[in-house]
Amino acid sequence: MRIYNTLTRQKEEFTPADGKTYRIYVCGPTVYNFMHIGNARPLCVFDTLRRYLEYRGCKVKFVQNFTDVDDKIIKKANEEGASPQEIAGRFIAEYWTDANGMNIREADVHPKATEHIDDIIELVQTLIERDNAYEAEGDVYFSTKSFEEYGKLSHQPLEDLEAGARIMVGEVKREPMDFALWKAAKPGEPAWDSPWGPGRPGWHIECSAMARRHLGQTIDLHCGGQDLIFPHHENEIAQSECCNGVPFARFWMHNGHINVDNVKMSKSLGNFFSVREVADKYGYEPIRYLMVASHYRTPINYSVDSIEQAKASLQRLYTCRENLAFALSHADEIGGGNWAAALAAHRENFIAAMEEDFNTADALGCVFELVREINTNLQEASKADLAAAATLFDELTGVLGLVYGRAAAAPEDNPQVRALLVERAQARKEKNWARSDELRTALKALGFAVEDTPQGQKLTQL
RNA sequence: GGCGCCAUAGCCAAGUGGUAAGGCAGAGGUCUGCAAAACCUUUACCCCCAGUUCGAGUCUGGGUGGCGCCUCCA
Repeated sequence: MRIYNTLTRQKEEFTPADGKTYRIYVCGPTVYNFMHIGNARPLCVFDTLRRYLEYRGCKVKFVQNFTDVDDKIIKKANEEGASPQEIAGRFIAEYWTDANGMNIREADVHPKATEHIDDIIELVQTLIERDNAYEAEGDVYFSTKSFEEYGKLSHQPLEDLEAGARIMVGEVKREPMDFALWKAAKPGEPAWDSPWGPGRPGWHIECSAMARRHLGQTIDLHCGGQDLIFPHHENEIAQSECCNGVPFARFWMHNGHINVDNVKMSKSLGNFFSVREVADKYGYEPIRYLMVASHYRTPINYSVDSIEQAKASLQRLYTCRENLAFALSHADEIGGGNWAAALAAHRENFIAAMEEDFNTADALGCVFELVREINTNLQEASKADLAAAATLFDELTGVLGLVYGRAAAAPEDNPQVRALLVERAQARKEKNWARSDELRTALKALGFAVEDTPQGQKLTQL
């Protein structure tokens, strides 16, 4: 497939360096609070990328970290009178609730910063030995001037970046753009022993250390939100390449932001919606739908309207799948398979869309074209054709990670429901419409919608 | 100031120079005892002005409006 590489600003053919396994690192959350739907975008986008690569038969090693030591975690811990570890542990658990809700698969590895302190110290030490970093009063800073290529990801020369930079009061770094690799511990902060005294890692160095530990010195793809391009990813490149002497990541993908009223959603602006609050109201799946329904690099303007539309659109997919299952259970064995070619065309369209810079929006359109194809031919199709259609439907929606939110209930197992259905069938046979409608109301009270089809009554959980 | 991005129907959203995908909402119709679902029909001077081209939503230049990064941020 071709993807837009932030490093080269071009679409390039995306292949793994070793020809076998795609080694992918995604910047994960700093666990100090519930995630908002802006945080959810890279989760959904890159989970879908991984699903697609695997769908195409590729091997993927997928790593996503947790930043579990950080200023914000410490601050939150102090506010709540808890330890930073307690805060991190709590919000990692909350992360999983939301991630599972959005059908995000577990990565192959979820490394935590606090479990890689030795790796981090080793990396910092190497950088000092190579004159890429220096110690100052217990802090260690990376010297941006020591890396000629600094700025190559954000395509900004160092001088231009420096123009806007400023040194905060109390900082002891030499140049404005130098950044902390190691921070000396202040009283009451979590700290680890190091050659420079007790302290904790800077944010950027964690990812360099964890990526190297789990994926090697050169990874195939590094991804995250566009706001990480500078300084986070730029700094990762500087650290890793100075330390390892080889390119850090071959490809960089960055997802666009979620906006509210056209302005970037962020915790500092306070204009955010948490995944939890949206899910409580609309369910998790519409959130994922929203992420997949736009191209990953374009901004999404979040609104109540957009999430409601997502939910309504999803309903069309559910209905199609349920009608397919119903038709399948009532179809007879006879009939030949002459639907295969038409179905295969939908699969090809879907793949073509995904191959071109991971166009999930276009691919979703292909799924809806398949839906129409299915709906149109549902009544006449043979059992074999219906089965093939169901397989394709599950295949394509599965790649997008959609149509998971509705549990396959077995209402016929409920004796009360079954009795009502039997009675209603009899009433309908006698054309006793009043009784039929009464029973439909009774079923509705139990949480089921009943529809009448040429094949008989069709039950749907509400 | 530096580096970028965006502008397509009432709403959301694709679109690799060659008759404008798809979804939501709306209107009309078919089917149905009713309902639901489905299907059919219907809805776009592609922000403006020039230019290149046989042909431009798509390329170039200039506007207008909106946004992002350069400070923690997905």
